[in-house]
Amino acid sequence: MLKFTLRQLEYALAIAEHGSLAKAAQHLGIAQPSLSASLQKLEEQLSLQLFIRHHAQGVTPSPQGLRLLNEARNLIDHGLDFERASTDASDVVEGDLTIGSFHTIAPAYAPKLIAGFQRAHPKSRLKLEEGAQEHLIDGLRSGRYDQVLLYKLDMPGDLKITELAALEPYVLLNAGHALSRKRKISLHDLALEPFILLDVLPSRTYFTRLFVSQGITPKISFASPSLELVRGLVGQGLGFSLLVTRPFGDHTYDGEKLAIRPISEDVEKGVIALATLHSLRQTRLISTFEEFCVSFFRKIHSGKK
Amino acid sequence: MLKFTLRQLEYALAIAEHGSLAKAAQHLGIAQPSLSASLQKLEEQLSLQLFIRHHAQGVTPSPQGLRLLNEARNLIDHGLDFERASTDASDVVEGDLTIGSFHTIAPAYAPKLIAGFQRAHPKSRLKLEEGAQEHLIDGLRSGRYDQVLLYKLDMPGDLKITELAALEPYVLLNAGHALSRKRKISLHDLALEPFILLDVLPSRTYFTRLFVSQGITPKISFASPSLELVRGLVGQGLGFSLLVTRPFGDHTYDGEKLAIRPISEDVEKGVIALATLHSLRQTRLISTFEEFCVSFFRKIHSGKK
DNA sequence: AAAAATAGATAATATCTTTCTATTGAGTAG
DNA sequence: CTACTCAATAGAAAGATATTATCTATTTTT
Repeated sequence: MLKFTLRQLEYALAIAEHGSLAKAAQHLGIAQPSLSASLQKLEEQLSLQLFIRHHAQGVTPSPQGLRLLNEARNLIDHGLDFERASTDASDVVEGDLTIGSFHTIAPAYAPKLIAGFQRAHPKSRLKLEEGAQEHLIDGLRSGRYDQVLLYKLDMPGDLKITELAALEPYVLLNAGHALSRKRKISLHDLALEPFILLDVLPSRTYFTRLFVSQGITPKISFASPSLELVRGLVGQGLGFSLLVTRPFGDHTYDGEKLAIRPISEDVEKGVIALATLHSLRQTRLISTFEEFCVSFFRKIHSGKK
Repeated sequence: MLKFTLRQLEYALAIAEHGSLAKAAQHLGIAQPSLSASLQKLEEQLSLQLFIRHHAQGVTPSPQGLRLLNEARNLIDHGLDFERASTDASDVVEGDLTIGSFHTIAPAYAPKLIAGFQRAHPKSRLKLEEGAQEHLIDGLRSGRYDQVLLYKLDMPGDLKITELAALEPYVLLNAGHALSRKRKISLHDLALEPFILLDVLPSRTYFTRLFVSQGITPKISFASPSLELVRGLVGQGLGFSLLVTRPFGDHTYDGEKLAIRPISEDVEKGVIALATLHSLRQTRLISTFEEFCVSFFRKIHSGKK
């Protein structure tokens, strides 16, 4: 346990600066005896005489005192830095922010989002990590992430959710598939087709739920956690898929052409949301980022619609 | 004025370390609610949430908290350094010591003294400055010097004096001077000779006092503040001098030979002393140096006698 | 599903620190 | 020698920090 307090050091520095307890006290806005007491206590705690008393002529630092006062000045400056850092962390749009993003959301939105935010708030430093839903939520709870970007599905109660966009799920087909000639595709038309499932939580439950809501049990032929692999399999004509995220372009990694068709039924949308902990107090940076995300998705959405 | 205290930071660090208020409190030897209060207050003062509370499962630092806690650790370490520096300054034979020395004493004793002390206490750093008596005493009072080496003459009451050596004054003559054939020289024999006075305080008053004590008024032919100039003038046969300090060798800078003779009368000796301020508390380093000086001069004296 | 255990927050109270005003005392300056 | 300056002391009031006992939310065990 440290013996002295920062306040004592501040007082001692003021005394050194003014060369007099009385003047220093006036300057500090406290009474002279308070300063006298504080100094005596500090000297006792450090068992070291910091000042030489000249009766009726103020005080001057002793040689040892002079050395210590230099150190003290450093320490106080360090403390001021600390304080600055703390207010920055709370009040200013400046500082570090660590965002977690769901795998399939990250590549589609995060780059523009981050670039835009950095441009608007140059003093902020954003860090992005991808992860599975579970990982993101645990990360919030353990303090790894300030905020996470995910699909609003099965949200635990301790998360504070801000909805950003409601995306229509769509049917993904090989461009040559018979159904691709239709403008819209009914889920009932897909009931007997082989379904290539994007197998990550919570997408998996979401897509199966879409079928279940129509009383259909789909025929799952493949299941992969990789979006690009799913697209590749569809591209090879091995079946159709249901997806929400829309990567730019309609070709697979291996060059096959794909067809994207809306679902004719009115189904539950895929809601992208920004989540924080309810129990975590918002800082200025956090709420600024949240507002930024909201307007960012509003713009994109209206443009895409 | 800084908003937080070092204690609060120490507490926060302990909480982070243990991941639990209860454990940290136990470790710190305080009650758990005290810690809870301390942390809440700190968070309020920094207006920033440092920890995420997990019911029944302790706490983890928030992302912002983590950043601040790192800074806090630095600050506390800095504080520990400071504390170490302060105890070193008071309790250990280590640290800086600034010594003032009277002009004519410095070159004769200081080099050996300093070298010997450094050898005995390698962690100490001695600094030496030369100066006139007045300068030295002012220097003590203003905190410029920890201790000064001077002649004990007209000592003000606020100095604490430690006598180191009582040196016999001697007569300095040109080697060819008629009086140099005597083994001892009486001050009365010098009454009519031209006196070349070492004109610095307090030497000046001391030497004139020697004559006055014998009822003699000397014939001062030259007065110079430089010891070597006085020796040079004596070497040129322009008169005699009285001195206390004995530089090694009996030649002047310009090669003339000198003769050194004791005074036959029983006169007041020149007392070399180490002085500090009464009002300045002794540190370990200071008293160690004092003891070292005492034994150093005792050795030299017995050897020279 | 109910009971026990864990862990932080709150309330009421006690103690220790800090600060205040008023006064004293040591030392300097005219 | 008297008046002035400035630090130290004494005692009272306010503020900060501690304590114990109790409460609430959540997890773990049975």
